[in-house]
Amino acid sequence: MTQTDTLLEAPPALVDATRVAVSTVIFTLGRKTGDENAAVLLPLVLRTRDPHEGLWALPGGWLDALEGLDAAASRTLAETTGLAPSYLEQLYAFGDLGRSPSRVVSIVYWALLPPDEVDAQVAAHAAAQNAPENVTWFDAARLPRLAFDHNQIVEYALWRLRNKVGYSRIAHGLLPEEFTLAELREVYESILDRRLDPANFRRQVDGSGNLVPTERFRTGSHRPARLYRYNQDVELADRGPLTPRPDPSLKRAR
Amino acid sequence: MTQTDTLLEAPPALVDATRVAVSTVIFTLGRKTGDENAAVLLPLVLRTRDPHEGLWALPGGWLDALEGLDAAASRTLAETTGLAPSYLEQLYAFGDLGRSPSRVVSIVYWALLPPDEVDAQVAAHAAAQNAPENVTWFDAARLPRLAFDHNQIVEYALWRLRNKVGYSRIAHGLLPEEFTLAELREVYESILDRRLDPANFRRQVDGSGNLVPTERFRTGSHRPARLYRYNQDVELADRGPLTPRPDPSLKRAR
DNA sequence: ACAAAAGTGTTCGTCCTACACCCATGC
DNA sequence: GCATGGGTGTAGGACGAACACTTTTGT
Repeated sequence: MTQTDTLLEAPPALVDATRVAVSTVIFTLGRKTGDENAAVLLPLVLRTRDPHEGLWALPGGWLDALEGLDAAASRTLAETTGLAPSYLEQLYAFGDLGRSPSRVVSIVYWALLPPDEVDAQVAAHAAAQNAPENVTWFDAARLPRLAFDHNQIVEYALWRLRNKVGYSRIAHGLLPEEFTLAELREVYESILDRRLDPANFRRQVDGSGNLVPTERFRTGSHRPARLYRYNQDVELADRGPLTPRPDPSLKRAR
Repeated sequence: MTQTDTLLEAPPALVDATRVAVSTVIFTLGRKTGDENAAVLLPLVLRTRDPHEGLWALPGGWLDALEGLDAAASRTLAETTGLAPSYLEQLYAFGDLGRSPSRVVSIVYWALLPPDEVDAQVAAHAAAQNAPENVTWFDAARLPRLAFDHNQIVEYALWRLRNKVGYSRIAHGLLPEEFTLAELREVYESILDRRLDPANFRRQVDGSGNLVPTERFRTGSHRPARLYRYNQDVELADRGPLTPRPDPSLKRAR
């Protein structure tokens, strides 16, 4: 308790200077250079202030006194990147002492957004002349050194994403309303970073009752592929007793 | 934003009065009345102050400015209950607006402690005349109305426990160093609340290479059962990139 | 001897995997 | 026609569920 005694002489504002921040790791899928395989991408914000100025950091901000944690994640994500995710879930609370010059507890969320929604939202902001500044998309597997402990945070978010894709339906959070099985499979392959047998993949996903076949087909260079849509009755992920109350800021209520 | 306007007239200290608390749901196994089946138990602390005075609440306290979150969980758990868990993991950060009269963000942990350690630690405090006050053990399935949103928190912790017991080895966090397969099975049966086939259970657990058979046997009313110990090489649970650095306050480093 | 728990063996169905094969389209 | 991805069929292995059966102790 000696450390506490020392600090008790400081003004109360300093003793209580533990601030709460909210950040979000938001993933999408895309192709960086050329037509190779799709990769997991995430947006980062260039820091323009003192702690770690010039480094890239996760989008986020301070928790407002009058908003819940989920709302704070949505708000700060929108303010810094202009994005509204299709799926949002709390990841972890980081509060080690050395992670920031001042004492900051960060409630970190992770989120998903399908590539077509990314394009649409970015285009909307560009048209409205309020495009966010200093935001760049990075390949999640090839990140530079980030501010604070954000490298570790992204690693953990990727681990959760890879785990959760195996036992839930969150892959649909990275797809548009209608999609082919090949597109769905590509989501899995990008996240898990390995090839999947198309035949077995087909049986697995449409045998589990989450997919509703449509009568429309995606025509392309070869035999047209049937378009599927997501069964709205089932949740993207089972969160147990933590049933997320519907958040109007989420773009698509599936 | 009318609420904001009202509050903006208050002194800044009140606006910024978001405090960070740490609480822990710590489970053990035991028999409440008679020799029925073992049940999941957890200790609660009787509130003696204004918010929800007279109700039972999770052990916890305020985050100190000079400690990490894990350390705060260990400290507040020890201060309120005198317990040092065998397994400790962050559960979730709760920060809704209505959950407390003042604005509180609670970082909640969940923990395990084997019954023999509970007895030993309680006995040690009784002998040292520093037994914690107002602590009572409850059957997790039959809780009264708790303070704040702690009922929901316990439900979520139980859900995590039940999930995690299926794909990790955390059941060992509720067992002493050496145990029989029947005792291990009882842990699973208590948590999952259903009977398991002894024959199949045996094959599953000792086929997975986590158990080391000893040459000692537990003698009892019938044929002696071989004692096993836990293979120290494998972690209790895979936490991915969040490898918990060894916490000296954890009682047993397995 | 008998009851009861410890421990083994066997069968059956389900699911995953690998891979052969047919189908439909653009060129 | 032929290349290519869409889509179906099928055999083999792994694994869990169910349950009969043997072993070993206390009473």
